[in-house]
Amino acid sequence: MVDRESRIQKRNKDAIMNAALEIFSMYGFRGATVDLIAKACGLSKPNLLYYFQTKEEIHVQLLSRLMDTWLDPLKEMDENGDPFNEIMAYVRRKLHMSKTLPRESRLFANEIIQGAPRINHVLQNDLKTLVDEKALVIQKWVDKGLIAKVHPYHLIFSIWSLTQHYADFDVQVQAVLTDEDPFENAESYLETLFSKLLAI
Amino acid sequence: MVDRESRIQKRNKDAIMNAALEIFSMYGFRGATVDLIAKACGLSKPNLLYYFQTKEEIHVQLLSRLMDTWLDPLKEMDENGDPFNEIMAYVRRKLHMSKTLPRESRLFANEIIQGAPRINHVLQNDLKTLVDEKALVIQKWVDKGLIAKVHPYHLIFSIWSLTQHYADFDVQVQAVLTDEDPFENAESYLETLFSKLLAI
DNA sequence: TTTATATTTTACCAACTGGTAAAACTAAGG
DNA sequence: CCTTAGTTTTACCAGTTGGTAAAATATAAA
Repeated sequence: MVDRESRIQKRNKDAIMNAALEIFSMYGFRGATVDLIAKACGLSKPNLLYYFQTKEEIHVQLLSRLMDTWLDPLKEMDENGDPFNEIMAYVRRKLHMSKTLPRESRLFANEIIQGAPRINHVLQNDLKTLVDEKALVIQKWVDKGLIAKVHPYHLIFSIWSLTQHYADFDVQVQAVLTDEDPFENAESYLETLFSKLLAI
Repeated sequence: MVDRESRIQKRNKDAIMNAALEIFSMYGFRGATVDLIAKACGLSKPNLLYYFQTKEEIHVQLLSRLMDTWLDPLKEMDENGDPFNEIMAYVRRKLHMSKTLPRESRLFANEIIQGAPRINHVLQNDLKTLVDEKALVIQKWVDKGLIAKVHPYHLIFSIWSLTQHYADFDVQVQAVLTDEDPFENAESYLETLFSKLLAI
């Protein structure tokens, strides 16, 4: 055996990460307890702490894994593609993430709302760098007259808020839309919205 | 003295509510502690519990006071006004609330993200009733051809998400927009967005 | 099978949690 | 000034918290 982790280690670490995602996304860092996470994955608390030495270590690992997933959709936006298609494809990717990864969305939202004490540096470095870069791309598109004049940063904010809302505020959306599936109409609503916003 | 509360009671209850808003909006219900709230308003824990008997009672009072403030801007939307002006005025009121009451916005967001365990009934009754009513108004405007065809519920969701984002995700917005004031450009961005979306 | 290593359990701890009892203090009216 | 009601402090409690030590058990290589 090389220095890779064993089957047991992999199984348990995965189970812990999954349970931690469940609990942290539901209660936030301070509201989550190691015991709750342990119970959610069927381990005893000391057994869990054999794999991760502190509660904070679990949270940090979860968030740092998430950040890649979180930034990827924007990274894919291609300067050389068709501007409207690129932006709309980004919107769809983000909306799809809200639908398929709502816990991840809420984990992130919890962290940000509570002041991002554990990922502020990621926001100020990785995130800001990426957003600056893509805002520049959007600005170029605007300057070339390929899309309507919009504030690139606020365009990005609006994509984040409009898509993540369906995951983060799901309870509220469900309370209002008692029968219909939110995501189906959300997609066509957002398509209309961004078409009109970006049309020349 | 009648059965009204004394000066001391008023002063302390106000201070507690204010501190509780600060702490609950930062950490969520489970993450907040009575001791933190007590310290934030300069009282001892037992002294605080002389005014509010439980932690939950403070939270419930905070939220129930907030719900009125929260639903008011939508209530004001007038069926007989000019459709675009009415909607845009609602957007501005919501954006103004994000600017002036960010802690309230985050308190609400925390509660919703964590599954709204303490205000689910408000969402399903008061909120749903109000939204249904206003969605009908919007639908009438659409039917009369006064604004473009839009899904009334998703229009309302988009107003919520676009405006509350600036309060709830403030840390992220600030990390990206290091110098400019978010709210100034947000207002004109949202004005453009909704003008184009609703134009016939 | 033996042995070393990895994993799990048991028993525990100090700090913190929400909350209480009762004593001590303060303010205001008569 | 005295009384009474309102307010604050002190001392406390049982349950929970994150985390540890060490014994017990399972696994796998030799």
